[in-house]
Amino acid sequence: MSRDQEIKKRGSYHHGDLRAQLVEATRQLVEEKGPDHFTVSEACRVAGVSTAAPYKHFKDKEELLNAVTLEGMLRSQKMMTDELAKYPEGSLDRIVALGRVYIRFALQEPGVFRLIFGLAEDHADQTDLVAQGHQKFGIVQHEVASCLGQSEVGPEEARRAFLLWSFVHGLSFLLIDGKVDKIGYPLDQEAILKEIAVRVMGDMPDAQG
Amino acid sequence: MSRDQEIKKRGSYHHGDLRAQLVEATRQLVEEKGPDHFTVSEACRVAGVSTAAPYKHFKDKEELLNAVTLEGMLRSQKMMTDELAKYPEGSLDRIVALGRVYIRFALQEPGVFRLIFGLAEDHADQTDLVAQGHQKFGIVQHEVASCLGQSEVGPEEARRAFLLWSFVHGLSFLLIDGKVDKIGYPLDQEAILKEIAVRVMGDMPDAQG
DNA sequence: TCGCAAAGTTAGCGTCTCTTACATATGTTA
DNA sequence: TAACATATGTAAGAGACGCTAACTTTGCGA
Repeated sequence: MSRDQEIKKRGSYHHGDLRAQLVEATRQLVEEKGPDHFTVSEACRVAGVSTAAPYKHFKDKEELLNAVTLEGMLRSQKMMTDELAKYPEGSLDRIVALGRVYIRFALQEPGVFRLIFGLAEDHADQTDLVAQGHQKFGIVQHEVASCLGQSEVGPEEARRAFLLWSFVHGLSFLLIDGKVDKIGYPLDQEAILKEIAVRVMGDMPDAQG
Repeated sequence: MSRDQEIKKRGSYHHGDLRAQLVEATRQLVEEKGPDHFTVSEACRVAGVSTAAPYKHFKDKEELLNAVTLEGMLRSQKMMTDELAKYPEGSLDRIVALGRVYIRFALQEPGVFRLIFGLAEDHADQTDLVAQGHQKFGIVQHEVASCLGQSEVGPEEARRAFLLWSFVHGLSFLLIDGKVDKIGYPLDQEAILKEIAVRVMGDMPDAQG
């Protein structure tokens, strides 16, 4: 019994839920081979359908990838909110937790992570993706405001949230690119996250140098 | 007179310097259409040669792209060292300058910037690219050590350099992805860079929240 | 039960990467 | 200066891929 037959609903001409299975196959392949080496044909092979089948569900390759991207964003956001629930409102631990989850997702699903950010040029006109990204950043802003004892997000809170985001975003990329090895010294991820949070949320130190 | 003839050495069967012209054509196309929409065929059209010609100079598409990547790294590094020369040794301004140039390059050549980092999986076995990346980070480490009054780079200096790198790296990506607009407030790039430098190079503030 | 819409298939077009075989220019050497 | 080796181009084509058109099967509602 081949892999095709395992996945495809046995004996039926129609497929069950091809759309979902294609998205899942795509996600797997993106992780296995990287977002830029993914082919629709191969996803078809995995799902056990002809190469024309996807086009009943997706306009083109990009739309299929965008579906994977959106699912990834939702997974990532769920991870964030789940993790947040473990810590008391307004604590610095919540900020650290957000960063930890952001990085965990990048390491768990580097392919999808790259899909979400690395190809972001293509997302500009995808309103659903843009909205999702905006919403996620809203969570960070809210946490920063809470942590600073503010009920609303003002310019100062937005700026600090953005600093945190930049930090963790860059750290994620450097981690999945394996650049961290090049530092020459071991790196304690949890300590780094804590340090970032403290440095960004704390008062400005005096300039030196 | 067609574009092909302008570029190709007029009247000659051989091409002058096809290798360099292909790299330049590739760079242009990567900027125009993004690294993932670049095709070798189109670079051939731009250079005015047959689609088989590149394979006399490059093993495959990836090797051509790697040449563009390496050139980009060298340009970026030159920008950094040039900018560094403007500020006194050991000053915080040098740290800020490094970040400014890093971001400037990302904004000037977002396609190549993505090539350098976004596809870094493929660079793992390209020793020249890896060495270049390592060297660039060495510059940052050296500056951090100078700024902290150290003559050698120890774990503390390496860690702070890495923090700075993460920050600026993330900021660059968010900028070229247009995510900055989503903050909802205007962003003073120069002020942000300065703030990052001070927060990372200064003493740790007390934790709050 | 009939007919239609949904969701598959097969066949095939155009483009892309890369290979093979061949043609042409250039420099060196006798 | 003739001839050859080498470098560098072309032409033709195999094989994969993205996508479309036209056909077929299936489930469902009138």
